[in-house]
Amino acid sequence: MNIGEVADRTGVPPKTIRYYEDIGLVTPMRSANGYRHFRDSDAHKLNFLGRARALGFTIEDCRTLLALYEDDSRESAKVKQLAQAHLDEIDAKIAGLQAMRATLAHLVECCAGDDRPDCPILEDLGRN
Amino acid sequence: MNIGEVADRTGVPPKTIRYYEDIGLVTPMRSANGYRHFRDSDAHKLNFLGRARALGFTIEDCRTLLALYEDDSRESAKVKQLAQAHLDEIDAKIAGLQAMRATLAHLVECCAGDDRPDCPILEDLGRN
DNA sequence: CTTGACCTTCCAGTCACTGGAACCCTTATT
DNA sequence: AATAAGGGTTCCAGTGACTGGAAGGTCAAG
Repeated sequence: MNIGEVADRTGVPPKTIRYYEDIGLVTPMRSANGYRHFRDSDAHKLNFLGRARALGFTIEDCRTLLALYEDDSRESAKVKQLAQAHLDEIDAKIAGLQAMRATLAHLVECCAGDDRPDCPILEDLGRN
Repeated sequence: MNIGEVADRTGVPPKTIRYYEDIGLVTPMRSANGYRHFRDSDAHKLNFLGRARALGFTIEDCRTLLALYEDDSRESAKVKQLAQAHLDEIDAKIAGLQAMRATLAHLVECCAGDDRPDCPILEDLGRN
């Protein structure tokens, strides 16, 4: 199939697919007219990549995961380790955002939000 | 004061301060030797910027906030609106990360993580 | 007079795409 | 046969907010 169809099937946009080819994540064949020709296995890979990216894995993680996926003699421990590390990162990110959220939510609550200039948000930001 | 001292005082790294000058967020004076010379008001601005960035505001938001901060006749409603919009974005980001986290945590739990190749994580990613 | 700690500018790289220009291929319709 | 629409191709540039590094100028201390 052509790039448009595989994009529709996998949900990965054509631009992104071309980019993935550039960086060696997929290597579709070429038709006589120069169009990329995707086999089912390519579409499957792209689907895998789309899902891994949706879980927030970096491209390099995806590369590793894909290699493990295609390695029949892999140890699941390696996959788990990668996923656990990523999970820890997500947790750290969530914690950071929740701290931000708490501070900001408090400030927003304190601000009258009317036509007067007094504003605890700006006061806090300007505090030394 | 010089860039190093203001960096120490505000916690904003020298590189970042130069970048902020590039994009017009601060405009320090120059000493005879070409060194940037920061007044207290510059340090105060950088402090403000550092705090706003730490709350996750974009640079453009920071520009707006700084303008409001220095406008004595501002309406606090504008500040509150900006902050509320940002808060909503943070909430959306947290929700997205928590969804990721839930899926990933489940997969990690299901994976034995031993020397065998069977791996529910990869199975899920490879699922159509 | 030299060492080391500052400071300067400028260029390139990060991450994972995304937009756009300029052009080619295929199919259907006039 | 010409044309228009809707694919596809390549290549270049831009995103956000820095960050690293090279090559070089300045200053105070020993």
